Amino acid sequence: MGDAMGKRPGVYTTRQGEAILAFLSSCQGAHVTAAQVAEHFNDISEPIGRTTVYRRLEKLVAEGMARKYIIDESKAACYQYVDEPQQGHYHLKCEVCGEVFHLCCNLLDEVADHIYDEHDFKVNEFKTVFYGVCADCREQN
Amino acid sequence: MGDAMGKRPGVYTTRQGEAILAFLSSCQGAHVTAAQVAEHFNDISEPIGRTTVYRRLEKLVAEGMARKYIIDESKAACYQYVDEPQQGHYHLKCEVCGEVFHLCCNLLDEVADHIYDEHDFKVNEFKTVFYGVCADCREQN
DNA sequence: TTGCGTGCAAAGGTTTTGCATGGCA
DNA sequence: TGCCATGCAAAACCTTTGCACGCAA
Repeated sequence: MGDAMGKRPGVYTTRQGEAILAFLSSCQGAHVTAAQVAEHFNDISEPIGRTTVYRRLEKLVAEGMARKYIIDESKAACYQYVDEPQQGHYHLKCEVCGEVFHLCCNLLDEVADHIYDEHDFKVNEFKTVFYGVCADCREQN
Repeated sequence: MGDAMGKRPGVYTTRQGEAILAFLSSCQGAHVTAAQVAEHFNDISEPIGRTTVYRRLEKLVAEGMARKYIIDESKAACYQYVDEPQQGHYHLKCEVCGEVFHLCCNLLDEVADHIYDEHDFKVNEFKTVFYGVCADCREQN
C-alpha cells in the first residue's frame, strides 16, 4: 500500500493511445473487436500495430474506460467504451435478513446488453433487484 | 415443424460419448474446459481425441445437457453439466404495460453462478425480476 | 452393410511475447 | 536523456476442418 502520488509516473500520452480511445468513444454503445479497431485505422491510412491495439484496449479496460466482452458466437473479444465509471449497479436483497447489498460488476453490465440485444428488453438496472440469501444468513443455517 | 418422430435416427451411442457425459456429470457444478476433459481421459489411460471431445461437448450443449461458458480470464470455453433442462428461468416485467415475460437463457444461469462465486450471494432465480421496458412499449414512444 | 463417430494432422483465428526502434516527458 | 510505447515477427493457444478408418445399429 502507498503509491498514490498525485500523478501516475510512467504513463505517456501517445498518438495511438489517443486515437484508439477517440475511436472507441465514437462508437458509443457498439461492441468492437481488436481486429475491427486495427482495421479502422488501416482504412484511414493510419495503421496501428495489432500488438498496440491489444495493449491499449486492455489498458482502457483496466482503467475502467472500456468493458471487455467475450460473446459466445464470435471467438474474438469485444470492447465497448464506457462513459460513467460508476455504471450498472444492481441491488441484491437478502430474503432472510432483508439487507440490501450493492452489486457493481462488469458481468452484470454485459447482462443488460445481452437482454437488450437478444431478448429485446431494455433493463432498468436501478430498479432491478436480485433476491436471494446473503452469505451471513446462509452460514447461520 | 414436422420431424418429431419417436426415435431420432442417425444417433449412435459410443464409448467416448458415454464416457464424456459420465465424466461431466461427475463434475457437477464444476466448470471444465475441453482441454481438461481430454486431460482426464489421458490421465486414466483412455485417451479421447481432442476433436471428439469438442464435438461431443458441443452436442451436449445443443441437447441442453450442458451449458457452455466463456469466462473472461481464461480464453478457453468451459462446459458444465446441467441436470434439469428447465433451469434458471427469470422474469422480465415491463414497467410500462406491466406484462411479464419469461427469460430462459444460458447467460443468466452463468450470472447466478457468478454472483454466488464472486459476490457470495445465492440468487433465487424464481423470485428475481428484471424491470425495464419491453420492445412493444419502446416502439410506441 | 450403412453411415455416423472417431482421431490424426493440418489449417484458421485470436492473443501474447521477444526484441529493437521510436517518441513522450 | 530515461524509459515507456510501438510494431514487426514469431510463438502460443484454442477451435475447426479434411479425410480415412472404426464401430454401432
